[in-house]
Amino acid sequence: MEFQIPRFSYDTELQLEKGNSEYQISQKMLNVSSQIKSDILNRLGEDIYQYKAYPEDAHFCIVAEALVKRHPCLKEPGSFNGCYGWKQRLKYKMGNYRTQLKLQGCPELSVNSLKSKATTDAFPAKKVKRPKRAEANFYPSFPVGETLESLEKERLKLLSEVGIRNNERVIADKMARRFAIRRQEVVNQEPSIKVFQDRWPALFQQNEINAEFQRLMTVSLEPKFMAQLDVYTSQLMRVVCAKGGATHQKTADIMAAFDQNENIHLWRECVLKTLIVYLGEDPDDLIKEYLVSNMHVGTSCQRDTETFSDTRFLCCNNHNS
DNA sequence: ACATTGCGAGCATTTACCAC
DNA sequence: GTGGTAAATGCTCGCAATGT
Repeated sequence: MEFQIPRFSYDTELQLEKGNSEYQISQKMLNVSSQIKSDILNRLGEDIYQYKAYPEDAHFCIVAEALVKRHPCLKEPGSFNGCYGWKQRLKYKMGNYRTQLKLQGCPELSVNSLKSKATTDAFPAKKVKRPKRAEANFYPSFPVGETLESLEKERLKLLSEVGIRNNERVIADKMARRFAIRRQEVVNQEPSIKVFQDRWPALFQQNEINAEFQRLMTVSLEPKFMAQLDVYTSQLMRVVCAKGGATHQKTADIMAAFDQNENIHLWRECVLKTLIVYLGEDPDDLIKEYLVSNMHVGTSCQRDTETFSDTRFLCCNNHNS
């Protein structure tokens, strides 16, 4: 992975260009004025923030390495990799930049200020709220013109929309508009699924689970999951089959039931079930299986035209996460 | 405006211990 | 010896305050 170094201000670029050509001739490092340093750190800090508010050490390394690669005159001959100093500066810069943004009311940062934390959690490194892996829209701001009160009012209205027939479109629109308040609720209060289900029943419909995942991760949940499952099927089966004892017998039974079938849905179900058995869990706890006679019409992977089962993932109601 | 420090949380790794 | 778990340890992290 390589970080794209942005263009700096005109005068910085001029000096860097000059420094680079001198470096090529004499390997001489550019004497970096505080103005240039400031410009470089500012631009890089902003660009890093586009990816992450809380980058890891390795991320700073990647950026620092890209910087000295792009501008060799910034190389630090004293350090083991030529850019350790830049990595440290970027770390400081990012910390100070977060403070700055927080003071300007950036929600995803002010949520971690000591004042915003509960008194029992008022320590800098305690319960820092930051995106989990691949969460792109972890703590969005409210839509322009909306407040906590207005969105809460809308949430209550949404409750009455859920029971109405053929109302998916309306619900989808409203759920999308209330994404920010829902996220803040999840992050701030960490509610149990039961509580959250009571407050946001529409979210637990299949299409809304997919939509929410798309909003949060910018990835299509089901297609992506199924595609990856297909990619790893043979490897997974090898691992599962290698296990002995009672698990072997159970997984062999599941395999036998589907062995003759070419329906891709059944295959996927089979793989997931054997995997769950392999991990020592009960497949019935996660997967509900049912026969449907008229589903997936027109999907490319349908092979069996009579009856086929589909595997649906259901959120367990009584688990906290 | 950048750099440093202090503090305690929390994660990962190592070590110690126990039951089988 | 193996597998599992608990305790100990070392290290990194982030905010806030402070230094330069």
